[in-house]
Amino acid sequence: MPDKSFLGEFEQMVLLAILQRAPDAYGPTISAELESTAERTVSRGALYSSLGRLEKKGLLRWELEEPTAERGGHPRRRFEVTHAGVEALKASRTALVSLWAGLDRHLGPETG
Amino acid sequence: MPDKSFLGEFEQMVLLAILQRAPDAYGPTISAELESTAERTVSRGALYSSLGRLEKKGLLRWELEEPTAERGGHPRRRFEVTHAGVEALKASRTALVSLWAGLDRHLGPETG
DNA sequence: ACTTATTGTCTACAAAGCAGACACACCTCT
DNA sequence: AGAGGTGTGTCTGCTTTGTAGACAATAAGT
Repeated sequence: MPDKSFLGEFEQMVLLAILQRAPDAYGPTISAELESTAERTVSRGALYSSLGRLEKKGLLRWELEEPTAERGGHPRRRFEVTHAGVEALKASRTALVSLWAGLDRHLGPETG
Repeated sequence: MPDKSFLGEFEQMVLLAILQRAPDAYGPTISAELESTAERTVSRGALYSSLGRLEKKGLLRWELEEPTAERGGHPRRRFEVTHAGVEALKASRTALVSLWAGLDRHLGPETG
């Protein structure tokens, strides 16, 4: 097996946040998920550029919602992780879990 | 808590590989660990530049070994993760574990 | 001596991460 | 109906990470 390019650290979290919020994954909710769950500040620039790259790689897709016009009035983009995205996520997790194995002495139990 | 800068994806794996191989963590063994456990190809350039950055951030330290002169004849650098490095690793793991929570339906059980 | 093996350094570039300014449509207020 | 406010998303430009591959130095084997 040659090597499939790995997900960046932030890319991985973005994909995970989409899965967590599905089917309500829009820019702002993804951002909120990251800030609450991962305790990480996210600027719009950082988020959307990552989202763009992920789409280009086929790991996510999105569709424009009806112009519900209820919040800003703007149609929102609903994001969704593709099958390839889920596979990439699995590969990353597998690698990390293997590397963590046996290190509880240093890292403590899972809940950190 | 403001936000501490996160570890890059590769940086995290390098640190973990050092912990796994300790106290025999030298360039080549770290590389081997990454290739076998994470199934990831590593070039020397990639590895050493990451190692250098990690040192600059205080997440690892190293010492030159006695010129044992047995393998290339060159003294080797033995790497060690610092306390700050371990803390960074814990923070990354905690964030990821929280984000994975409840997604078994998509990602399958831990062993991938 | 010349070749090969082992470890590490250097240079130069590509990809990912990031902040903040900008745009725009709708809403509310007056 | 014009002014200001709010909730999306876009764009530009820069910094940090990730990557490959050529190069250097030293010792061993021939």
